[in-house]
Amino acid sequence: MTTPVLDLAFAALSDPTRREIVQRLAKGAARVTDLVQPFDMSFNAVSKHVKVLERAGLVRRTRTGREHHIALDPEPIRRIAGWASRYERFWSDRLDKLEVFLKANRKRD
Amino acid sequence: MTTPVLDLAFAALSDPTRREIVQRLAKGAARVTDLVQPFDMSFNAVSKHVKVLERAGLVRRTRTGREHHIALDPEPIRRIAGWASRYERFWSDRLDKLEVFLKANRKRD
DNA sequence: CATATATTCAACCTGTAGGTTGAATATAGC
DNA sequence: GCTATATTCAACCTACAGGTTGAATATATG
Repeated sequence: MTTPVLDLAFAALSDPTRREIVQRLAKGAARVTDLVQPFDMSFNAVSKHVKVLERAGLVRRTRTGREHHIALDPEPIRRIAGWASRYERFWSDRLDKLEVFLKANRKRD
Repeated sequence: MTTPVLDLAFAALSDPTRREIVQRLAKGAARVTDLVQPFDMSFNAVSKHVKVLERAGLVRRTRTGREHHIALDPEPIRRIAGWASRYERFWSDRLDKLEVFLKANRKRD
């Protein structure tokens, strides 16, 4: 029941619509209404997506009157990058790839 | 219906069990049976998790007899890191954070 | 050959994800 | 004050996720 940061962040970003929203917000904050435009989907659907992003901490909301301004909070993305960087050592490191492969087959010798 | 690389990779990694499996595989390939050990869950459940990782391209399977050797393929993680790095500019860059915040409020002036 | 081991496949269950529609709520503007 | 705008809330639907159990399948081993 912990559903920690990475769980929520990864899950939120697994949806292409939400990644597109994040990308859009990188260019500056926007109202929910502004975010709807590029999508072939109801306002409510986008509103829900924003809520998911908010729950994951990827987005901050500030209310001014009836308008909600949605701003990117890149911290969870940073966490993801941190998590991923543990595997940098493996990326296209052909020696390491070979090693992993050999280790798999060595067991049978 | 495209369900491209990032969709599947992010979704696969949103589950803590699967991230743990990935971490385990970073130390070397393993059979499905070997992967079950740390988890309080049926063999079949773990087998399913492995299948999800495989479908996401995070894992490669080589059959030798009745044993399946599961090896990490870090390429999708690299893709995620690449995606995340677009936002490096924002990470704890307080000037940028301020800018985003101001842009949100400027609209109302 | 008979049995133990490694694995998937298939059916099932419960919960949640992503979408819809139809209110309800609150603020803005004439 | 009335109407338009920005937004959430609530109910609903369908599909899929993550787990279970019980076969089925294929390879090792005495």
